[in-house]
Amino acid sequence: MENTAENVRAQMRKGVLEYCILSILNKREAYASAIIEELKSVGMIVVEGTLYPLLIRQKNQGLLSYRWEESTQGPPRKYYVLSDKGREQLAQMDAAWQELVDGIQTLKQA
Amino acid sequence: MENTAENVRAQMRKGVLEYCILSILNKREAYASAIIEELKSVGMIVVEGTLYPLLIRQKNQGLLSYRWEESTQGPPRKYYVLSDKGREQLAQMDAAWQELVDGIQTLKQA
DNA sequence: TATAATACCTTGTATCACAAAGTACCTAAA
DNA sequence: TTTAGGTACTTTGTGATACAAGGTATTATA
Repeated sequence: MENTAENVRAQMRKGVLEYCILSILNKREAYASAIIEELKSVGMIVVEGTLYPLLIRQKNQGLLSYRWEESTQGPPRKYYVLSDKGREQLAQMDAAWQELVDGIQTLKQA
Repeated sequence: MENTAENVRAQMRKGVLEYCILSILNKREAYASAIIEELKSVGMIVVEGTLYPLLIRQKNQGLLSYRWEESTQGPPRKYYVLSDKGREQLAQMDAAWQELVDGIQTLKQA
């Protein structure tokens, strides 16, 4: 599982979702349902069965950690937090995303 | 195999490549190797084994047609041409792409 | 003590893209 | 004329992403 700039760009084609998760958690810690709500609010439909495995994957890669927190309205929540490694990954993905956007814009001109 | 605006956006998450192919063929007809070269020129590495099945898929969906053309430098080439249906699909994908770009920008603010 | 709501998790499936290998055509050199 | 090399198109097997659907567990309320 490499992590070159080229690999990041390859990952970008699939897995825009992974980029979105890191971007959300870069602003504030959050639990799964809140993440889904925020994604929906910008037009990205995501379901639980997609998000949970993704969060677990990112946690196993050391990009995230989590802590349990009691809720006043139901069962405890798993709040995810971006790690230093996650912030590095996010920086790489920011660059890759910008390159993709620029690349497509270039394609459409000419 | 539906084709709602929502479905287009879902497709966008994977399959940015499909969007790129239609965008290239919207400018001019082209054969596979030329398409690969143009994609490489904007930083998107694509290999034959990815592109050929994709072109066949799009042709089977009626988005493209092709014609054979003799080459002075080797075997004949399959030149792909965007169909009316392909142009419609491209217009939908243009909108979906813009929404995705806007959505991510919104995510990163706030 | 049921019931509903919230939250987390798992399994099976379809699709995308890649790696690797194969087929076919054309040209030029031996 | 046969061989080698380049160009172009195709197929097969694999890994990863996301979805659909269903399941488990906790909490509050009727």
